[in-house]
Amino acid sequence: MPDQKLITVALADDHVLLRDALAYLISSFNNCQVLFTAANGQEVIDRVKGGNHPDVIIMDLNMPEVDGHTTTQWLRDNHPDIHVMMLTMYDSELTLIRMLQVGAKGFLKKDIHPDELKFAIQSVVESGYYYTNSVTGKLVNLFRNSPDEKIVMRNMLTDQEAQFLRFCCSEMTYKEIAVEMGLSPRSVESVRDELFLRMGVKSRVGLAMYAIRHGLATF
Amino acid sequence: MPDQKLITVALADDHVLLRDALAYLISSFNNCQVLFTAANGQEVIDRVKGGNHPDVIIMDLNMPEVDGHTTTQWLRDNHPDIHVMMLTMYDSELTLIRMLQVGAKGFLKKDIHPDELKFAIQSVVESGYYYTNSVTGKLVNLFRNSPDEKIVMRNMLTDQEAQFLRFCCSEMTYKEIAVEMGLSPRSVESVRDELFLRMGVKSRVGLAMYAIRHGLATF
DNA sequence: ACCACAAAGGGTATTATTGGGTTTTCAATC
DNA sequence: GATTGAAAACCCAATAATACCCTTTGTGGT
Repeated sequence: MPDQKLITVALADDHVLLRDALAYLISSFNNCQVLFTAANGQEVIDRVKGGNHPDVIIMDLNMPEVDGHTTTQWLRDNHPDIHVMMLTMYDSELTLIRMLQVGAKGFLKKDIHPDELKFAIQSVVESGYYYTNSVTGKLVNLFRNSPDEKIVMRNMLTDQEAQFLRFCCSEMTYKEIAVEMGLSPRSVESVRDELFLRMGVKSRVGLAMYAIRHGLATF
Repeated sequence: MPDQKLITVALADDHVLLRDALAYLISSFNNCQVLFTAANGQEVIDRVKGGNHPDVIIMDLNMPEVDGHTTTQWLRDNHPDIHVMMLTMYDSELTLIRMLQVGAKGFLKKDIHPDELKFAIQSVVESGYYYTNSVTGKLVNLFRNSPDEKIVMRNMLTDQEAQFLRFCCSEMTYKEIAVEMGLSPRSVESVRDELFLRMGVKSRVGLAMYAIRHGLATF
């Protein structure tokens, strides 16, 4: 089969070495071409605005300046025909749901085999999505284990909660966080208590670590 | 110049995709051959014990099970002829000094260009070390800025302090940490106060973030 | 033996964090 | 209009964490 349609791919990751190594790997796939690479979300947005229009963008979740979550949201709103695949270290339910909400079409854990990467790129172009059994399994479990839908909600974060978790990774006191969030100190503590319950932790350090582990805060 | 001596390289990183992409990249260098790859420090140690003896090991600092620091220490004590190059996200003075102490022969920030990787591998085999200007600059600055040697010490961690910083990333109280470390609660607070000063932070969350940022704790 | 110095431990006061029970507000729904 | 539920806010009490000043202990150097 000579000359199938060439798939154009863009890469976004803040580490040049890994980005270039990945680009080199992807270029070796016979049906893929790397259109551009970027160090953060802002660069992606600028490139796309400038007319570069890849079929697929493979994007790290943790990036400086503008992170993968925000960038994916922007792409969904402005260029929904570009397929975004998230590259993540951890594939927790929380990360999964947050990325699905902003329109990610696929997930790649950083510990997959290169062959799977090739298949994933093809799959997302042909069928519009790519979810591993592991991802599907997690989603299925979410619903299977919940007679009511509250268990599902347990794995979602409001924007407020996500913002609070980012503040938890700073040295601000809860009072200062309250000012920053426009809430009373006591309300902030309510948000905190709710998260203690849902995340199964009992201290602020626990919340901070949770945020780091799930890519909610840059560190 | 046909057929210079082939350099054997080993790779250790817990993310298969990045590890394999790097291996593929390194294999493309005409004078390098990838001997084996490993997902963590224990695998490296097992492989070397089993007779695999690469010229160079490129190793991530953050790995599960046995981390890059410990593995480098073991290699220095048991196979000092194997050159270890650390692959790090952050190149703080602290990380630098800790790795020098256990015998790392070179540092690679994850945002270097692939060409520099090739040069680094050759350099560490030929001259026994590879330090970028950035690394050398940091070390020079350490000494230049210090009339006495206390400023240098400020950038070093005792094993006790490193251990304490790891505990800071858990949900243990200081009392519990004290028991675990075999110190009185008050002594633990002294260790903490000392680190507050040196690291320029003022809360436990600040210490935890510091530990994460510098690869002292796995998360 | 003496000194210098750093680690370990101590006392006390203040602030931050955590836990539990309670109330208000407001929008959605019936 | 009444009811329900969730988010926001409040109070109080207890524990954990932070700040400051100080003493003991041990170690290495002279």
